[in-house]
Amino acid sequence: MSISRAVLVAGRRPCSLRTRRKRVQVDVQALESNYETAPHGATRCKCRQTCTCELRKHGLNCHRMKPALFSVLCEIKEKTVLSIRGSQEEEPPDPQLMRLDNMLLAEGVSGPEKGGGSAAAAAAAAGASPSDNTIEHSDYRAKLTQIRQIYHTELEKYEQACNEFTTHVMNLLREQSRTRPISPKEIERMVSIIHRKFSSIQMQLKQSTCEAVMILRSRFLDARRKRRNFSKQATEILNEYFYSHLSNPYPSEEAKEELAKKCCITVSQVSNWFGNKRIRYKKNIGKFQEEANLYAAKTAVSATNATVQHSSPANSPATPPSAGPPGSYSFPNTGDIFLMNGDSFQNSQVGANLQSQVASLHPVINQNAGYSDSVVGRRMYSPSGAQANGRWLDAPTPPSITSHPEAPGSADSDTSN
DNA sequence: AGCGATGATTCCCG
DNA sequence: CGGGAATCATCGCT
Repeated sequence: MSISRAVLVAGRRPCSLRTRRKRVQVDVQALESNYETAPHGATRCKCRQTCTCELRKHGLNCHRMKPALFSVLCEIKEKTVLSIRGSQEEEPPDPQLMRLDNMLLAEGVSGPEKGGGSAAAAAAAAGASPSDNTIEHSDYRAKLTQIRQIYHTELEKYEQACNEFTTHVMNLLREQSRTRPISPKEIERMVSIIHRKFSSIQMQLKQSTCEAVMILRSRFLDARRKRRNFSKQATEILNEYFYSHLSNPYPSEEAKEELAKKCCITVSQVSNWFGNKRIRYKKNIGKFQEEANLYAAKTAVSATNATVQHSSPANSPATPPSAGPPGSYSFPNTGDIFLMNGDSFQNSQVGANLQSQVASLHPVINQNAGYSDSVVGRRMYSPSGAQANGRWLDAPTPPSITSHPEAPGSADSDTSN
């Protein structure tokens, strides 16, 4: 991390225009009072303190409001004050009201019944698979319908009250006109005052409806709240890719898609995983040593196996990477071949002589490491290609490594650079 | 309950 | 726009 960044973390500077624009894209509001500013500047739910806040009581979990929402809310509040102040003079189309109307329309609260379209859109936004939360979606729809009903009932009430009050005032003025002259302009002014008052009430109704929808969404669609660890097999696949590309653990879009497909997760989850993995590996290489050794051995064994198969004329020609045995797995863009999961690995014929294979690989792996154990703890496998990259893992790279070119038959099968 | 691991989110930078 | 870093919330084990 650069010095400037360190300084920025300590005292964050105002966000960039791009960030602000990004924030404003999220055209929703949330309950301001439920949030506070976290030490790092992000907005977070106050109920994290106890998790027994009002929301919990209503069956809602601790929801996090995105800073974007906070920013929008502030913006709206500011404009509301301005518009109320300015409303005495003229009546421009209120952007705040338009915004609320748009959101209510988009959410299917106002306007024609959408029949769950909103829920589907919300599901798409959350990137959720349709199968795993159908029940929750019906629940979501039911609650949205409830909000919709309340909104319409209240809106009707306000309109009725507005009309009644206007009629009442008109009658009063008419009565007064017997005793004093009342100009049509004065009547008009009174009516417009009443309408303004009621429209501000309406605005409040719309605002609270938006808030309710917002909370509902966070309740059902907050992915973080419903975090699940990836399956063992998925982690295995990701780790195999990571350690076999340790010199440059930056999968291409195609590789990410391939991994996502194999792991039954989304591409962004793959990106998250690699982002987290790179940072955590870099932070504590020693801790990941054992894991690295394991996957290095696996990769090397599979590579050896592939080589053996290639050298055998009976097997090699009719076995393209994508149509290989269930245990093998390849990426067309990298040419790497490695095992899919531990089970098939251990149960395969290769697994039978694993011990001896791994033992025989140790010198290769050590050679691949390029530098002694004393550099970073007791390492058996290390990022040989990291230095070639110049960015990845540049900090722990010892200067001596430059004199050790990558060994042939390296466990690191990365061929991308 | 405590705690480490882990997936997700947010910020900023290049 | 992708990545690094910090942080958060939840999981899963003890």
